[in-house]
Amino acid sequence: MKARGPLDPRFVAEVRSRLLEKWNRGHRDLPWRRRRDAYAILVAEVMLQQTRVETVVPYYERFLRAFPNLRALARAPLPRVLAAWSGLGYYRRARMLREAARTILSRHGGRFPETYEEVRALPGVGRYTAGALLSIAFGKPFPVLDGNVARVLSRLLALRGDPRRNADRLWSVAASLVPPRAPGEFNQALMELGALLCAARAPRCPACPLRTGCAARQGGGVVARPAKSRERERPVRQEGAESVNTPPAPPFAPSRSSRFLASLRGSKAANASGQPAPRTVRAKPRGKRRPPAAVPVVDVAVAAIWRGDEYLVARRPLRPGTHLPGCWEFPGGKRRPGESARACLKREVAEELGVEIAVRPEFLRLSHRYEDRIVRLTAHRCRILSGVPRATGGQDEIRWVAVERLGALRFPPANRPILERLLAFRRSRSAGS
DNA sequence: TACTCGTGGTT
DNA sequence: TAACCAAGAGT
Repeated sequence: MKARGPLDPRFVAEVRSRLLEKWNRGHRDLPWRRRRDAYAILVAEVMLQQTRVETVVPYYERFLRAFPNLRALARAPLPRVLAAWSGLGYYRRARMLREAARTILSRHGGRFPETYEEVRALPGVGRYTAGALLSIAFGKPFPVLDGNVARVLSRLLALRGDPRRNADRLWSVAASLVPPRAPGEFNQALMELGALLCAARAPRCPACPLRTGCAARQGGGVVARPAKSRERERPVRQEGAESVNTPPAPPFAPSRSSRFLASLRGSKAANASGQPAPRTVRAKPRGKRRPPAAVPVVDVAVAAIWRGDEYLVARRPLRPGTHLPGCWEFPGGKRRPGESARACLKREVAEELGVEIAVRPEFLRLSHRYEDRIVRLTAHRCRILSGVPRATGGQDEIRWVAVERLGALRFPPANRPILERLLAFRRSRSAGS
């Protein structure tokens, strides 16, 4: 192993103060940031593992309402915990979180452990979560290294290679950076920087408090970092191959102050050519063409929104003159030109039912020939993310209906295969368990 | 070490 | 559209 020298203390001090200053000027108001008790932080950190902040928020609030404290969670039957977790993914996390709560009750008498070894020993608590917990809930200077921090530090120090191989180095850098005071704020500031400014694809370098000390920015390899685990085989252009790595943000005049942090870090920061990189012009991959049809073809997206064993269906108005009056159907509608099925469903369901949904992968695609047109439909399973469905789009009525009773309702012919598929889901599920 | 676990969003 | 990515952990 190479003995890399420790970071310059002045560099460390500068990074700390700039990050904390930024944090104190303002940060996102997230529900778990409103409390400091270890239980709430633990729940948040586990939910946040490999899961976006925006996804976690509604689950977090519901979960804490259902299980407001350690005891409530430890005592809760596992199926209830899993139900509250349903839709978040990585369900092992839910089991381990409950197990951790039980461990704290049995092994620590209900008092949250405060040493690294004890916290780390809890089920589902790895190096990251232990560091987050100890720094945020208990104000202890342990580092965190998540995807955000790895990216920020890789860029800040212009590390080469796969961040996974650099993990040791990154952990040690993170450890040198955490300040003894306000380590929790510092760690969150570092992650928030990675989430909001030092983003993977479109970094907002001009707004970054560390920009003048960022080696990648001075070397021009910001978006190229961190390197991917496996370099893609890409046709390499003869000239200007490097230009691919140029940040998409407009080039900035090299600032006078950029020498400040760079000198502390000891970067040699070779001066990049002052020329803006030539833009790569890509041929548009468009050009799909549909064969001329005797009758119009209509693209339709259908949402099978489920809750337990029930699906949400709506009834078309009885008013004569409407197409298929009084027929039941799944929510959805016509796709607009160029609109993805996913976007279409989110839009249609918001309009028709006033709720926000998550669209899961397509489970059925078919076309149905009516007399006057051909309907091509794609069906997705969907879940409600927020809101309570109401008939806001002119339907006669909406209803949650158990799968096996769907058959009793009158559906348009094109929807029949959907019913069959949903019934098949149900059968395979009950047979599987 | 490298794989698996879920789901939603992004490009 | 397909691949990649997201406040990782366990095996």
